[in-house]
Amino acid sequence: MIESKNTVTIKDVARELGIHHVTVSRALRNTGSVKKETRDQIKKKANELGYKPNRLAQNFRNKRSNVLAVVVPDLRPYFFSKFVSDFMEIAQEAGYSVMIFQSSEKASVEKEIIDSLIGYRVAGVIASVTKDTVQESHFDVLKSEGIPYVFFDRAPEKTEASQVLVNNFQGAYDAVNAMIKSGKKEIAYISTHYQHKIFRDRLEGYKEALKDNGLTYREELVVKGGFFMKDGFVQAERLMALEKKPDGILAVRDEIGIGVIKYLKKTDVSVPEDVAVIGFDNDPMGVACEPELTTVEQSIPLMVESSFDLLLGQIKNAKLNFEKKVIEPKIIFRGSI
Amino acid sequence: MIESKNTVTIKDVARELGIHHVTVSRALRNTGSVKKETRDQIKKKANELGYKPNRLAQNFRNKRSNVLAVVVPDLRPYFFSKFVSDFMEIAQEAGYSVMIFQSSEKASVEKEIIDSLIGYRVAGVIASVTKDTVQESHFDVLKSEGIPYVFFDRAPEKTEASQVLVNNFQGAYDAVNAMIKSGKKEIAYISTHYQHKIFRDRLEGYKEALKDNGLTYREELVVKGGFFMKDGFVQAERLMALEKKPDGILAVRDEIGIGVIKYLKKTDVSVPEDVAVIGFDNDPMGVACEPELTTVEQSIPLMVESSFDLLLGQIKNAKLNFEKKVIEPKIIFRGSI
DNA sequence: TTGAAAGCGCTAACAG
DNA sequence: CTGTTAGCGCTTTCAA
Repeated sequence: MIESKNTVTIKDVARELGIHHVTVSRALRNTGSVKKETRDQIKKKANELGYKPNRLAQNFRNKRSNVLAVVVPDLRPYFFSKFVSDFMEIAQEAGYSVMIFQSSEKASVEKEIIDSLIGYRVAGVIASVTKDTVQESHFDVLKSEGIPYVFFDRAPEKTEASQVLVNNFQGAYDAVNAMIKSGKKEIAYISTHYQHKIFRDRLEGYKEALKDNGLTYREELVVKGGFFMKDGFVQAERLMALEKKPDGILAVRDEIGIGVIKYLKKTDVSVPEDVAVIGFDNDPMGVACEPELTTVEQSIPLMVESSFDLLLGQIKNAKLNFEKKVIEPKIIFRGSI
Repeated sequence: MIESKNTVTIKDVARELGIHHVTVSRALRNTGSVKKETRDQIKKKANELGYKPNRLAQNFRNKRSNVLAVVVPDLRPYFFSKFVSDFMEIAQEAGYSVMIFQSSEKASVEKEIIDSLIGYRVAGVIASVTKDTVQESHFDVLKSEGIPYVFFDRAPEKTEASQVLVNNFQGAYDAVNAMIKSGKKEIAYISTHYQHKIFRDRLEGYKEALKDNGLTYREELVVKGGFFMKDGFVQAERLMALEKKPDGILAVRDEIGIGVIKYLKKTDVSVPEDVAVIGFDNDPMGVACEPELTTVEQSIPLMVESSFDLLLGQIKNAKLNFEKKVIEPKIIFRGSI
């Protein structure tokens, strides 16, 4: 094991100045009362010696670290990498460090992560759960340790924790509605095989929009499977093989939507004239394809801000109260409808 | 501040069993000698009481945490989010936690991050530096604290630290060569405005390939600016306004390359017949566009593995020795050439 | 305003 | 194999 070398502690600073280390501690943290003169002197000397507070000792002593943990199913999809990136930025500004964990969509891994968080006495947790996290039970340990947590985007079905969600029902409803208004009558829906509520909500929105427009729901137009572009490709193939083909397709992810467009173009179906396509997420990838993909956007900056505020409120107020914030999605019209 | 509630410590476990807490410590860590019977008893009881080791105390006592820090300029580009995601996975498996930091391409932020890392006594650091980090000096504090670090993809120009780099010269060389072999004669090069060596190396590779094929280097074919799709779009516009237009374009990032393709298609220039395009990074976005973008891939799994191995070697061996690993890139041929 | 004392939870070193 | 002692660097509490 490597040993630290030049480690300067408050005692070193104190010794140099011929004062007590407690005074140094006070001065450096701007707490208690220290004569201005002494304080300045201490800060100068600390700087001079290259003193860096030992966070390990501080956190240990304070029984709590200044680390915020972010738990996501997967860091690679645009939605999560953008969320984490933005979240980190404001957390860093507020003086927190951020630890990131990936559950890889496995509830068991998620549980392990949460358990390990206890050990780190993190200040708070922001989580988006795995596709099949229904129970909140493995988050209970956090509650019993008094560690606040907030869910974003994907929350357990039954939870009393604070959460920042998107109105997925509305997003799908609006998207389908937009296609119908532009003259489409046979709208299909492509989902992932994931069971999470956000996808079920979108399905409900889809159904409701059909109903409100006097269109009948046809089961064969609802397909699911996969998460990526290639999956959109195969699902589109399936849909276009139907006797009564769709003239509009709503995909629960932009990547899937892009796969759909790729299939349609390959088979000389024109988008959006013959078939309109809408996705979810406002992934920049959507503007790479041709035509550019119309998408349901869930404002990430807004989600980041809301979840950070909720979390910080709980950390500061020391109460783990329930608060639910719903973000309204917005359709970004591009070329595919 | 919220206070922890049910915190179970080794002393609690010891008290319950009527033994000394040091024995509990030994048993739980499988060190020293403890009678098997006692050990089993301890583990059972610890589990029963829901004991979770206080990492804060452990790390403090050990003067070192089991946290690996990853510092990247920006988490959003595919290259970095994929690297971090993969890195995290193998680090977690090896029992390390990962803290991620973004320098936002600012050397000053990078310096702050490094300084704060000292406080956390992280076990090691993996970094890809900002576009204008030339000096390694702000990493010196790590060295003096005995914290090993490894650079990946982007390293300071002069460094004695271990690093995992891509042979960018070769990547550009091969890409240009491929275009020439397919009959192109006026190859342009679009770079970012970033000054980092990796981009200069690519430029050198570009020039060398021209030379080796007996083509003359024309300064007007080398343009730079921006980092994103829209930048590729405007640079392409600039290039196609030249008297003597290019018939092949190498972009230093896939996103830029996609912007180029979008411009060309918009102006009815066919790709790859009239103009071939190649990018860098193997960003999945490249398959969203039409035609799909040919790209220079730098194997991320290989880079992750190499840098993790280098870092772990240093952590384990307690020597901060210099080692440089170069990853050879590979061209992935798709439709744009 | 400053100092002295005590202890957070854990582990290394030594003793038994 | 198990217990005792001591201390990591810091901060809170109490006393001067």
